[in-house]
Amino acid sequence: MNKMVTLADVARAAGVSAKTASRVINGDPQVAPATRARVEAAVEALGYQVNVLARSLRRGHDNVVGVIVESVRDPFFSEVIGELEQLITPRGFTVMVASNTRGSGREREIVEGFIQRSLVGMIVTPQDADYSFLRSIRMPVVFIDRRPRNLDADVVLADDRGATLEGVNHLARYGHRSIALISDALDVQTVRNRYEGYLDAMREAGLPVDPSMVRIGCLDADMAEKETVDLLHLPQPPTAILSTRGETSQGVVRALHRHDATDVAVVSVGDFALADSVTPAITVLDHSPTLIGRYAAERLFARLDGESGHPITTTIPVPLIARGSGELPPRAAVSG
Amino acid sequence: MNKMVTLADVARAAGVSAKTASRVINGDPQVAPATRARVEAAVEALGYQVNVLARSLRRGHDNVVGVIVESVRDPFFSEVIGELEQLITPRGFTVMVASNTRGSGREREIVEGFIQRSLVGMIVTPQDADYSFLRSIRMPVVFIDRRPRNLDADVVLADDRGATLEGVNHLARYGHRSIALISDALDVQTVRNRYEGYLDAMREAGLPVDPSMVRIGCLDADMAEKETVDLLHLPQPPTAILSTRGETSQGVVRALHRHDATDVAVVSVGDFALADSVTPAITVLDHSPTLIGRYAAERLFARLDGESGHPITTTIPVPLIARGSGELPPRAAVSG
DNA sequence: CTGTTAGCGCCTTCAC
DNA sequence: GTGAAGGCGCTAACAG
Repeated sequence: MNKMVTLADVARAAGVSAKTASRVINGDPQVAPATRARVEAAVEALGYQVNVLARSLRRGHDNVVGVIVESVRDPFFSEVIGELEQLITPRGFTVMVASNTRGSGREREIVEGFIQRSLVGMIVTPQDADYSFLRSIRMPVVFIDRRPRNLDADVVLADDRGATLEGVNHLARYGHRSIALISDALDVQTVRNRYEGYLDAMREAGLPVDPSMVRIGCLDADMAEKETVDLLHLPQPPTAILSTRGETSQGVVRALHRHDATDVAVVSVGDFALADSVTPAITVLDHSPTLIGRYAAERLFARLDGESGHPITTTIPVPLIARGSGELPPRAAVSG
Repeated sequence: MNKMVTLADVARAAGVSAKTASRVINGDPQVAPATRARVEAAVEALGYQVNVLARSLRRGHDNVVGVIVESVRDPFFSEVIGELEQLITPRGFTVMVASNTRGSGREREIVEGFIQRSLVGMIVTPQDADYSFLRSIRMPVVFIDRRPRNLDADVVLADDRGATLEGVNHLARYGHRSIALISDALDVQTVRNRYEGYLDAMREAGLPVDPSMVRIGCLDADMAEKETVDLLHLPQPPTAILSTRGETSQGVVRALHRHDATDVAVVSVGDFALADSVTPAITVLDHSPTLIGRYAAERLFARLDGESGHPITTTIPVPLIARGSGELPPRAAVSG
C-alpha cells in the first residue's frame, strides 16, 4: 500500500532531525520533554514502525537468540524451547528455532545460517558435525544435551551414564536379572553414555548381558514398540526393560499394553506425558528439559553479560521417580 | 577476533568489483566461468559469510516466516510448528517462533515485532486482539485455529462445533445421558464453538444440561484433573466426559486413573501421546495439527507466489477414532 | 539538549 | 560480461 514510513518521515513531521527522533524511539533520556512529545505524536500519527533490519545492520548485531534442537516435535525439545523462550524473551530478544533432524546433513549449514544473521547468541544441540569452525567466532554459543565435536565450549548436559546406571541398579534391587535395553542409535554421544551406563551397571551387578536383550537404533516410538514386541516374543523374554528416552518409552508402554504384558518392569530415562497415568505408572529417571533450558539460558546470559572465563560444563541431576513400573518384581519365567 | 570479511574484501582478493562478487554469491549465470572460479576461491580463502541483515535491508524483506502459536510447549502446537518448519525450510526460509501465552497481553506487540523485521510472511494463532491494524499490511498472513477479530483474512481451522457435536452424539448413541464437559476458557473462539456444539448436541439429543456438569476454564492438564476429580465426587457423577482439548484430556485421564474411575466414558477433541495406550484407550476426535500446518503452509505459499483473490477459509475434517473409552456403556448409577 | 556527517554491507540501476 | 555510483533505514561519533 503506502510506502513504509521511515524515521526521516517522523523527524520531518515533528520538525526535528532524524537523530533526535531516533533518540526518542530508543528511550534516550537526553531529550526535552516537549520534543519527545512532538516526536511521539508524529510516530503515532504516521503509524511508524522501526525497521529492525536497518537498526541491526547499523548496530552490528540482531537481538535474536538462535535455538537449534534435534526436532521441535519431540516433547523433550519443545519443552526446552518453551523454557528458553520464557527466559529469553523478557530480555528483549526474539527466538529463532531450527530443527536439525537426525541425518539431514544440514547441521553446519543451519549453524552458519544463524551466524550470517548476526544473532547475539545461540543454543545448539550438536549432532555429529565437526564444530572446530566455531573456534574463531565471537558470538556466544551454549551447547545442550551433548558435547560438540572438536570444540571446547559451554555445555549443559545430564549425567547420562549415571542415569542408566541407576536405572539398572534400581531394577536389580527389585530382583531383576534379565534387563533389556531399548536404546536410540549410538551415533549420538548421549546415547552412547547411557549405553555404557547400562553395560557397566550390568557388569557390576554381576548380570549377564544377553545381546538379544539389547535393542539399539530405536529412533522413535514406533521402532521402540516393534523392538519391544520382539523382546516379548523371545523364548525367554526380559522381566524388565530400561528405555533410554521418553519417546522410545512411549513405544515400549504401547507394546506392553497391547500385548497384555504390563507385568514387565519398566524404567524410562526421561519423563513423558501420562507416564504417571498408565497402569502401572512408569518409573522414570527425570532427565528434565526445563532444567536444561534454564541452565543453558543462564550460561548464555552470563556470556552476553561479558563473562569471559574458560568454557563451563553444567551437569544436571537425573533423579529417579518411583511410580510403580520400576518396582515390579520379576514376573513368572514363562509367559505369553 | 578478526573483523568480519565483507563482500568488498572478497572482490578485492579476486580482483573484481563488489557487484561481480555479489553476482557469484547469488548464482547469477551472467559471469564468466574464470571470474566465477576466482571469486569462489576468494570466498573460500577468506571464509566469507554473507551478511543477511545487509542483504535483507537492501532487498526490503527478510527470508523468514514468523510463526506465532499459543504455546510451543503444547504438543498440539509443537506439532504444527514441526510440520510448518518441514514445509517452509526447503523453500529457503527460516522460521521464527513466538508463543503468545494466554492473557500475556502481548499479542499485538508480538505481531508488530515480526512486522518490524520485514518478514516475508506470518502464520498466526490469534487470541482476542483486534486485528484491524493488519488491514493495510502487504505481508501475507495466514491465521490458524481461530479467526482474527475485525479482519477478513486467510484462515485454516477445524470444524470445532461439529467435533463436539459428534462427540456428544457418539456418547449418546452408547446410552449416555449424563455427559460432562471439560472445557478451556470461553474467551477463545475455538473453545466457544466447541462449547456450542456440546450444548446443541445435548439439546438435540433431548438431554438435560446440568450446570454442575459443565466445567469451563480448564487452561491446562492440572486444572482439568482437578475439575474431573470434582465431577467424580458429585452425588450423581457423570457417566461420560467430553474433553475439548488434548491437553485437558490428559488431566481427565490422570484423574480417572488415580481415582479408579476408568469406567467413565471419555471422548477427547484432540489426540495426544499414549491416548491409545491407557486402559481403556481414549476415543478421540482427531483435530490434526499436521493438517492445520500443511494447509496453512499451502495458503501462505500461494500468497507468496502472488495469488491475490479474496481471503480463503480452509476447514479441516475432524474424524472420530473409536478406541474404547468412548464406547463404554454408562456405568452403574452409584459409585465411589 | 540537538544536529551533521558518515557508513553498516549489500544490491539495484544503469552504464560500458 | 563487468563496473561505478548511490541508497536501503538507521544510529555511532562527534560536534555545537
